Amino acid sequence: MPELPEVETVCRGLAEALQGRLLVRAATFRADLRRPFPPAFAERLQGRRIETIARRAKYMTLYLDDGWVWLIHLGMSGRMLIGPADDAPPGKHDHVLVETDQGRRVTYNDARRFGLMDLFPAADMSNHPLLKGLGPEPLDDAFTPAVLSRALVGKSGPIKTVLLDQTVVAGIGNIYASESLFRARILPDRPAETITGKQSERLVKAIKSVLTEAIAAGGSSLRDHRRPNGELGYFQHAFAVYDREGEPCPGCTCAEGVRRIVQAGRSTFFCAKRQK
DNA sequence: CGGCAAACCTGCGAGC
DNA sequence: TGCTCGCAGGTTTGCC
Repeated sequence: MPELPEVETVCRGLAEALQGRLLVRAATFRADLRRPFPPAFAERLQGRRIETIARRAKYMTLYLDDGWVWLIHLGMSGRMLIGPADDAPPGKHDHVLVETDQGRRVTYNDARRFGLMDLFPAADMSNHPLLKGLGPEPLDDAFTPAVLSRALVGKSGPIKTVLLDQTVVAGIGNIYASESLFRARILPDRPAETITGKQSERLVKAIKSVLTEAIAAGGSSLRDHRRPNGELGYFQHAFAVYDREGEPCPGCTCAEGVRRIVQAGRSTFFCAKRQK
């Protein structure tokens, strides 16, 4: 499901229900997601207080009062849903739940089970195998045109595919890669190493503005994304090209409209006239 | 090392 | 109605 804006939205929703709260109950309903839960996972969550909640790339990091971190990745279809801690049985694809000292329940539901969870000491964060290779946060001031240009040197693959590489910049997925390139007027199949300094500047600006606007809209709700309170995001209404094959592209008079191609097995949407 | 297809898993909509 | 096919917001693995 979720790219950076959706994960950020989920984080903010979770903070409301979980930050500062004691977990009076924790349970799992199967042994694994994309990979097995760490040993004694639920037992180690139960009785802990959640101090703060943060995001790194598409990962959520929940800091516990014993110095450990609960790491969550939503995969393609993961959702976190907040409800009352009643006696309702777990629904289909509900895999994890926690209940707080305020009588609220947070349920992790994930039909495709591409998500994952882990538990590790906060001190080990910078060495965590899933986190240590990640590139810069796109919304950080440290993500600059110079940093992007440097990362593209020697990369002959298409710029769209390179934007999905989490070691280049962390958090962009299939939707926002197409949207950012449209906004920066760069063709998705341009070899990354041919992107000029000027284009790199436009691209960084486009990435930051698209992600910022998407966060403000609560992310994009296509199939699976829900905010933890059940509300939908609405940035999907603002897509210029994503999933709009054949439709006229905004601010453009080309006859063809939005085109779709497949790159590295994933759909890319763009305008052949506006993007160069 | 780079690049790409396949794999992981389920659901849904389109087309017949 | 019901079946099959293709596609889905991510990441890892294995093969050239």
